[in-house]
Amino acid sequence: MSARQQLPEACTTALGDALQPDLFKALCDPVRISIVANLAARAEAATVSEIADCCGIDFSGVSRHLKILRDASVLLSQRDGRQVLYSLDAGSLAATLRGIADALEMCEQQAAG
Amino acid sequence: MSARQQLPEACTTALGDALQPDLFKALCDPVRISIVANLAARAEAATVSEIADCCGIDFSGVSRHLKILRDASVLLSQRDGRQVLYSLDAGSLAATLRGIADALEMCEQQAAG
DNA sequence: GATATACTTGCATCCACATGCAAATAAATA
DNA sequence: TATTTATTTGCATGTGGATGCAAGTATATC
Repeated sequence: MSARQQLPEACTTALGDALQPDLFKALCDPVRISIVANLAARAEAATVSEIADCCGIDFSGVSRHLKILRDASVLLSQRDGRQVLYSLDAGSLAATLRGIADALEMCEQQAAG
Repeated sequence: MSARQQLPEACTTALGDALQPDLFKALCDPVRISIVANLAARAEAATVSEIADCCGIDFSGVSRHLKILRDASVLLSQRDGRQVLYSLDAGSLAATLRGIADALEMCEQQAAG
């Protein structure tokens, strides 16, 4: 079996690793999108209550959204006394998205070549 | 009002434009993820029936998934006689993802600076 | 220790969506 | 035109997820 024949499979597995469903699930809700955009515009981390002010839903729901985003490695959290500070890991998310873009184009080239 | 003060708003709007909910909604389903990965591994477009063979669900459901992905500009479709050929617009999707990554890092820099 | 503040979690409800089956549409062929 | 093939769409069902309220947990202050 030549390396050439293995390329398609290597491609799909690379894409399969890159296309993590949890990431897209985390980003497919409009409230979570607005949370990400809001945190991206801040220089510092924000508390749950601060973030909830911009969402229009109960803060308990915001807390759940923040957990989903944190579990998907989109946000970082850190307890500070009574409050919990959430911040956007912009660099990590950007790198993940670029990794998907790279995998897509790698597949395209391998499939065509 | 200085340009410096407008930066945060410009940032959020740039991100708001980049973070299209429809794109993430389209990619948050595991069947649609597998469709994208499958099409990425092919050199040519595929019919609905061909794609359905890899999904494990009824072809009518696959047809709906393909429509969702096409509406989100992830796939291109073209009728060829009785069949409809779907193909992945890998370059476009990669560019969109890189655009989000760029907007994220631009926001981060503006918020910090 | 008691109280207040900040957040998380349990519970019930509601809505969006994925799915399968069947019918409808589009297009080629007999 | 009738029939077959390929895809789409209508309909009903089931499931997952978002939401609000209330209760529970964690931390600080009195």
